[in-house]
Amino acid sequence: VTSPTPRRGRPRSAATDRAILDAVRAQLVEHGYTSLTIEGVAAKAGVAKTTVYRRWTTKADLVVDAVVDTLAPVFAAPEDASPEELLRALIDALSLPEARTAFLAVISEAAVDPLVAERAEVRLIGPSRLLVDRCSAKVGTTIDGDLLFDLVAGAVIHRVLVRGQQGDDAFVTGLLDAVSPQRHGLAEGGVGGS
Amino acid sequence: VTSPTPRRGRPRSAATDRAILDAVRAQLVEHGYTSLTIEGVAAKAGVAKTTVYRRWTTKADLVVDAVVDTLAPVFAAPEDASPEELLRALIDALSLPEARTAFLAVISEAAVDPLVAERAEVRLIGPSRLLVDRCSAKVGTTIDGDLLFDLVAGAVIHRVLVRGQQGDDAFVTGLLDAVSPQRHGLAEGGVGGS
Amino acid sequence: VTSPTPRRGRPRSAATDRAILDAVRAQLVEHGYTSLTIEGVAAKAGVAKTTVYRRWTTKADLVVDAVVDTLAPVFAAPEDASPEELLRALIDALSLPEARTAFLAVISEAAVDPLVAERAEVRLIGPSRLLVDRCSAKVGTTIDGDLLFDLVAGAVIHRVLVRGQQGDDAFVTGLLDAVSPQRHGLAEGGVGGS
Amino acid sequence: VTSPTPRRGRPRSAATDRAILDAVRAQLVEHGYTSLTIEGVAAKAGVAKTTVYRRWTTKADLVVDAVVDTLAPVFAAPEDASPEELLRALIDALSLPEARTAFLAVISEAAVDPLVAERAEVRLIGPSRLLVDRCSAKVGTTIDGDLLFDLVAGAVIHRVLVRGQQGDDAFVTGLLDAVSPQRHGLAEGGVGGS
DNA sequence: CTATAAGCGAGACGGTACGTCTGGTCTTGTG
DNA sequence: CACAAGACCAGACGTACCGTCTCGCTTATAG
Repeated sequence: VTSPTPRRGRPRSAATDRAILDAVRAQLVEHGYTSLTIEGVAAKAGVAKTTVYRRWTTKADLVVDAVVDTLAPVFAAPEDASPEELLRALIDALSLPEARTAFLAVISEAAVDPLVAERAEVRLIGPSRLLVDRCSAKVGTTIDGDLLFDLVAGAVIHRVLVRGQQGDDAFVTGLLDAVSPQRHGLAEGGVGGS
Repeated sequence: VTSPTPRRGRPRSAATDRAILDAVRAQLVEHGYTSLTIEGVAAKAGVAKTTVYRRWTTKADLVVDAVVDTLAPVFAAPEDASPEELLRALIDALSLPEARTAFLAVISEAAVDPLVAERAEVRLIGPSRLLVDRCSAKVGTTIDGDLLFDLVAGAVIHRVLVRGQQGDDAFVTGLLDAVSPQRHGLAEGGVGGS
Repeated sequence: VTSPTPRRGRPRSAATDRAILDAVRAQLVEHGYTSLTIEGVAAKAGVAKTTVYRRWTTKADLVVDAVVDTLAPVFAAPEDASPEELLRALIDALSLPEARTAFLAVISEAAVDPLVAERAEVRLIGPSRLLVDRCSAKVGTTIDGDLLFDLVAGAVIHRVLVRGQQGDDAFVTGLLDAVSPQRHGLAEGGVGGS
Repeated sequence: VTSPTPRRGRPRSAATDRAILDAVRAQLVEHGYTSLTIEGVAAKAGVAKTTVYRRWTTKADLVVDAVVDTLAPVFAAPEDASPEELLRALIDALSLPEARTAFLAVISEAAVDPLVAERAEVRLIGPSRLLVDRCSAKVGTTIDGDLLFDLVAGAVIHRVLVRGQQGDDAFVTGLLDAVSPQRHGLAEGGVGGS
């Protein structure tokens, strides 16, 4: 299918796109969200400020895209992944150094700017929910979906982002165990699950 | 106990302190953390910039204090509070409009600035943990303390701050139920009784 | 005479030339030299920036051409014109609204940029000098040519451009009278006028 | 007399004023009016941009002040100066290298911006007129004051600024001679011309 | 009729400067 | 000393133009 708009003028460079997003991630890791500067990003990317502003209107927009760019493949867990694998994917995504500051900062902005809120919802919260939903389907928990999302994603965020601790295997197992229906009944009554 | 150093010269005005912190909260609600400006705070408080800088060195510091200032009484749940009440206290604390942006933004900063991290740990994370610990003691859960903290605080943060949803009674009940040892035992054995 | 090189490819549009120069004059009158932008000219002329740059390398160049374009016919006084008519031609040329800012600005630039100086000399100063010389030949003044040029052109420029006043008939008569040899002799000896 | 307003806050530094105006003059000579940059001036003066903007709102304003600053002493010819000395003062004032671009550029701007026009009138045109008037009073010319102003100031401007030529003694003598009442009386008396 | 060459509009691009806003610091005076 | 006021250096903001560069398309002449 051909592009509906023949697009006049010189086309935008894909290489430039990449350079900018890379620079954003570097600056995020190095300086954090607050101290991240469009000027600095442009400089690091070897690009004019205008070129950045031509593509993104807001620092938040830019950061969301930069983070999603690396998160996306991590979110894309294989079809037949086990609950452990799915949870691990989520943890790995949020454990990326650039995600650390970025994620919380963006959410913080979202509390005040509805445009950021929408973008965050679509590109960050949504995919996370998908992962958790796939996970819960496999586990077969009795807990309500919404609450489950808060429990699982919340635990991960709290552990990894808020407390800055590692989400190791023990954490994964414990978390899954905590939301599994067979949790104690099983262990005590020996009935056994699936 | 009197201050060991009688501190010569004109004493700092307590009214000024209050005016500044009030201004910070107002700006937080109105503009969010990123757009909050010391300059703006000073103006709104009817105070010189110097006066603000004399007391707080960092925007993060200032915000933490402003938020803790309103959070503290909420955190101080009565000795004999029930788990529900304790959880509600935590939710209410984080549901304050000024806490919305502030909390996440500060944590985001903490990821990059160790001084902020420490202050956040002492004044925000710590008290939260206390609440959750008191809560778990009453519930008598079998879940490991660390994980429990992530589960409970995480769920609340995710629900209230990340998703911006209400933490109503159903949520409180569901959450407590999810981490209670009797959860399924109950359902299976029919013994029940909270 | 045809161009020696028949120049292949699509020829430049004369209409485009006109549109650009018209736009330049309009912008000059409206915004002055300093605030005139190539971007704005191109926009007003409904032309791509490239098209302007293909013809003129410098803002000064462009402006000189635009002004000369309207000045030329005014400079071209008939062979047998009287001194009054010649002077009037000069005044009329410089009184054109677009000449107001342009002339002085270009001269100001010339003080610093030799290329502009040359162009100004050839296309602005030179023709003026011609007019004044023709004028003095008819009047038969005894004043040195160089000084006369400064006196006459200077007076016109000062009156019209610097002070922004009208160069009316009284001014023309007075000026001619001041540089005429018979000036006072006349008045005293009663010999008679022009 | 003490300042009526006790002026609170830190007072402006006079040294900074001087540094800025010096920088302006340097930039004028080096780059001309058009290429003069507030950013560049601030840099050369070793001063923050804000500090410049706090004192002058417009590039034209700044340049007028910078030029007047050096012109003023030149304009202040002694009470008992001869016409030659007065004229020389005017020529010297306009011959200052920084005056070259600045004067014409400011007048060019004045054609479009009334605020600049007023400032130019008060601080540049006015003082010049004074000089010429004092001159004509001594010479006792019969030429109308307005025309005389155009003739004398115009000739100087044309010679020095427009044509960029030196205003030497011969020029001064010739100019004075041309506007003196005795000019041709002499010539008629049989003495002969220059 | 096709090839070649330039003109042309559109818009991306690296830059520079704009004029403004804040961050922190400092220097005044007054209380 | 605290405090208000405001100057000051520093530097990022988002915008406007600069002059250059691709694009795709049009319009001419040359073979």
